[in-house]
Amino acid sequence: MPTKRSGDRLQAVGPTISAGPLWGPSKGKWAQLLSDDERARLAVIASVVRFKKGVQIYWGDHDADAVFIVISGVVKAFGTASDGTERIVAFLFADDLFGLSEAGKYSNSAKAVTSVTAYRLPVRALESKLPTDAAIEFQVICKLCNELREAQRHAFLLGQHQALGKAAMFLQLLEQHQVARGEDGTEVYLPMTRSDIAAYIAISPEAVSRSFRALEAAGLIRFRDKRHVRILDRPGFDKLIAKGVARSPLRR
Amino acid sequence: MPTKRSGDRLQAVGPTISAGPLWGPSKGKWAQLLSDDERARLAVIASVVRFKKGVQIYWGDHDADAVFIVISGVVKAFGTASDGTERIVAFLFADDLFGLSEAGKYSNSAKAVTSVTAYRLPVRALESKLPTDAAIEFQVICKLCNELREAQRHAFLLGQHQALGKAAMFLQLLEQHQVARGEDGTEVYLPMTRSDIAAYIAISPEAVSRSFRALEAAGLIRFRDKRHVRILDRPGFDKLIAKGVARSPLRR
DNA sequence: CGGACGCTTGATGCATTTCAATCATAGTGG
DNA sequence: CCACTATGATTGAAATGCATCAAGCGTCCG
Repeated sequence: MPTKRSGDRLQAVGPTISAGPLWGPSKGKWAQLLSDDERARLAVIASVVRFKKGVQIYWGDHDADAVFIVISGVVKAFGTASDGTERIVAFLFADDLFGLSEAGKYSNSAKAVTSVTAYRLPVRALESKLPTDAAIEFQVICKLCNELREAQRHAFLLGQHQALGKAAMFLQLLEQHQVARGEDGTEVYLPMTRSDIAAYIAISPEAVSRSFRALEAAGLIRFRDKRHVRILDRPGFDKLIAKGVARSPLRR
Repeated sequence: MPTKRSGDRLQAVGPTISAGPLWGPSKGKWAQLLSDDERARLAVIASVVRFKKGVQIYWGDHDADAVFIVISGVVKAFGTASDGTERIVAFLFADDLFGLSEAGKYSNSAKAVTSVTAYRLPVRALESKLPTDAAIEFQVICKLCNELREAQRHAFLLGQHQALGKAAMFLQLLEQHQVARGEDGTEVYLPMTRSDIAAYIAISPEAVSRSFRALEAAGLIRFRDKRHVRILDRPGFDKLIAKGVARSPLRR
């Protein structure tokens, strides 16, 4: 099944993953890691799947029979607390890898935040192909390092105690993510709901609302609509994050 | 320089890394991933380094010229908040990999929590050797997946709002870590200070003290000394974590 | 047009941070 | 070997920011 992305990437057939360089100097943007040839080799075992918004893609602790690579849309990986609450451990965007398993079982659950298109790579095929392809393996290592750093940044955000600081850092995170992929840097796009944001930064949805409003009232940001923010006062914004990172809400 | 671990592993020369299986069934314990042959190949470019307790191993944003593999001791990877506070994103134990870089710079800082022995692998050597060795690469992928899951578990812990629940989950995490490596399962060992624990689970050191004390008062755990805990009431302990995972401290 | 869902806003209680002081521990030098 | 000191650990008391509950509002989709 010949799969093509719409628009600017018609010639790119087969999975793509992207990440910042591990060792070389950064050119600001992330690079596409796989060559046409490597993509083609992966395309042999990949199929394209679609998920409607809100649909669950896999369940934690269930048999992990495939790994996924996002083509378009946004996915959330989450664990479920005992009271049924979702706790989001990662958002996955285009060219991101997800569906990690442990001992053959998915280690978390995943849902489509928006409509999602993705490549599906059966584990059985990977098991045999991957260990023989050093070139692709190396790119996977780069990608995993990237996701590991992302997870650590998330943990760092969660260390923050002020709701305001968490919200601001979240916007910063999303913005960096978007400029790294060469998207429009003037405005930050929020594909997920306030509740998803809350579940990611570990505060209540109400606190998310209030924090965004407070940032807007302070003249630091400006919402064009519920899903698009612009950072108006960059120095003030950065300073707030710096100050907010302290554990103490107010130093007397 | 022929390096040998003391005691039970005299024959193991060269770096070792370990992780749970990705796809196969788990045997409970983690397996050592590298074969003798692969270890030997890595040993060619590796050197052994020692760090005294408390010494900083590398600084975030500085040139990343080497990756490390812990032989013995405990390392903490941390980011520094603007007020100088350390926020710990990971503890690294024997056979763990650390020193990840982004664009040639370390993405966090690292200090020795205890006295540490480690292999040092220069990036320059890895750059050329790694992409040509599919077997080792595959094991590195396994290890990275493992550390990624660990980071996600950490994020999940940080989502918890009750200090008591965080403390309990932290003990659980350490315990799982220790049984996975085949160490004594009857007692949990805490190699790090209370302040380090606080910086990892993002509460104040005082709250760590109070939480441990509360768990002890409830008869769930028992400290032999400041560094050794035994979990007395397993069902009660697990139930507390399950209940504590709810956002609300008490459901009315 | 209706209904569900997401978002916002307002008030109250409470857990945790913070500050401060004491206690324990380990490491050091006399 | 023991006093001494720096550091970590503990305990107590007060202040504050967030979770929670509740209700109103906007919006998207059926």
